[in-house]
Amino acid sequence: MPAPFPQPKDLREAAAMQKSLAEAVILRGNPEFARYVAALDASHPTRFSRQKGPSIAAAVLWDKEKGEVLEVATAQMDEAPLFPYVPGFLSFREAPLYLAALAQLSRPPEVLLVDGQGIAHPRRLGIAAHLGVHLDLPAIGVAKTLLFGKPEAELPQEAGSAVRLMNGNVQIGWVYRSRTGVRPLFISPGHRVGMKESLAFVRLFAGKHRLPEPLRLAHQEAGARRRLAAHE
DNA sequence: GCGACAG
DNA sequence: ATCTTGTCGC
Repeated sequence: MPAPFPQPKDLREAAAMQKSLAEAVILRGNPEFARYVAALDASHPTRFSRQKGPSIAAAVLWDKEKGEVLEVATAQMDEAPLFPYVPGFLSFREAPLYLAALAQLSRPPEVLLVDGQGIAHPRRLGIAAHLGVHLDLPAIGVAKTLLFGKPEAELPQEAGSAVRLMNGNVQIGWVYRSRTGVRPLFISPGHRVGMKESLAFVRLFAGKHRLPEPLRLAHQEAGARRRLAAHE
């Protein structure tokens, strides 16, 4: 059976766990030739809506050679017992859902694309880094907004452009314009992937939409499944 | 004390 | 994260 995902009793312990696990992160490696990619995203009910249903995670298994979806798995949990959403501690809330979704896949992925930060995090352990270390898998964080760090320069408008995301004089990720005229994505290595390689990998998915296609599908699937579950 | 704050 | 249709623009 899969290894349990340790839960902290409070934020102090959570931060200590993050600092410890961050030391295990490996910032080198290139998943360029990996074939099986799993994209992870989650959808939650909120107090601002009447949707009192469960939280849902979706794992999209993507065949990078064929450029198509192989499989879509989902997992659900009641939102109430989940760790609360606190910026900087997202993994304690969503990783258990992701692990449950990944367990549904008929084959293990070779690399993870996670909706959230890799090491671009106050304690260098965003959800992609946390999951990568936990599963000992290459992982890359793809976030839609900034959590931590400062862009080194203004990001050009052209599709494909990128500038370094810095913590002082240390690079922690990239600000990346996947398409012209869209808001940037914040890319950072999670585990067993180099800094340059993390950006190169995400660039392989450049296309019609702001998000890499596997992540876009995971986002759609999680949202659709949650609204269905809430409807019954 | 003041802002910032993944999903 | 969620609530949400049409509408403007490439």
